Amino acid sequence: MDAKRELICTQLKEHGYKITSQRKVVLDAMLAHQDKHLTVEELYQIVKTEHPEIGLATVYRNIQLLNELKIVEKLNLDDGYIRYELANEDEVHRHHHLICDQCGKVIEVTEDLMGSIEKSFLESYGFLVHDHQAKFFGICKDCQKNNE
Amino acid sequence: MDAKRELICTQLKEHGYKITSQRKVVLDAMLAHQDKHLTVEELYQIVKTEHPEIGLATVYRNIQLLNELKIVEKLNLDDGYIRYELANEDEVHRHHHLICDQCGKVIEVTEDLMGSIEKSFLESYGFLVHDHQAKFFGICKDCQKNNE
DNA sequence: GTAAATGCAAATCGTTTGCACTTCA
DNA sequence: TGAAGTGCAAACGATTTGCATTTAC
Repeated sequence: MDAKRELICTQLKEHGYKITSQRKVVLDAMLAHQDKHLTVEELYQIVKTEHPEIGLATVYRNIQLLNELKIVEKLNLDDGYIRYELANEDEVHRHHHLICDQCGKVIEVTEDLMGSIEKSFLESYGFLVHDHQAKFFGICKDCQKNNE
Repeated sequence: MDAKRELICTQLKEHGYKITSQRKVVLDAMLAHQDKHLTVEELYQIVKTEHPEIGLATVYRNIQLLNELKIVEKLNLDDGYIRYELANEDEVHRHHHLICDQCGKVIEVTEDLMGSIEKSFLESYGFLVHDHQAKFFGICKDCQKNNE
């Protein structure tokens, strides 16, 4: 986790960006909530506890910067908010999300199961896939149980 | 196409909605642009040629109604607009989109290739998938050619 | 006749931007 | 020191809403 932090700071410096205290706090909040899909407002609330004078615009600017450098990824759950989550450098492609229609829970799927599909797109359409984003809607295990 | 129109009107009536001229014009515009992914603003421009006094709010209200009845589907290309396209009643699941990073072209993929993936989610996570949405980013055939 | 739908304008709300001030390098 | 970054408030822009009027059934 700390190594990751250092790595990202190096990455920022290499691109000519300064390491400000605000930038560090935003990054730390993302590192501390790896499993979450934070809206900017949520991120702002978290960050404010550590750095109360930070402005919302700064949070926006920094999360967008981290997104441009592919350190975080955008996620759209169609609820009117853009969400962000820490990118996993082990993954070439971003992972999938299983979204429960009943309780709204979001389950991460880290395996990339799209390989054969993407290969077929190259064959059928000549389209070379670089990345994908997939959401699966349905009912999670717990809700199935609760429904009997 | 006309049969489809009648079918949808019946569907609306069954749910207790009135068939207003504005509603018909919005529906007709969607039927006439089955292959497109229209923003509400685009839809408004189309609809105004036929029905100049229509209000933007009415277009919003009607496209949302059609979406609730699963007659049209939302599509998010992450460009700040919500887009809509006519649902295909033959498909259980919505189709996929191949989005070219270079020219922005959007290719429809109507085959559902996710069956085995969704089955594996049930096995691994106990998650029962009802629907999915997938976007694949990459380079289309034409752009590959142009790049040599 | 009456509940639903419309049109318009105002409100909402997530996000962006301009600018004077501050800070990292 | 000076360019990059910040904070604030104002601006923006897509979408929603309140309300008086109109319309489908």
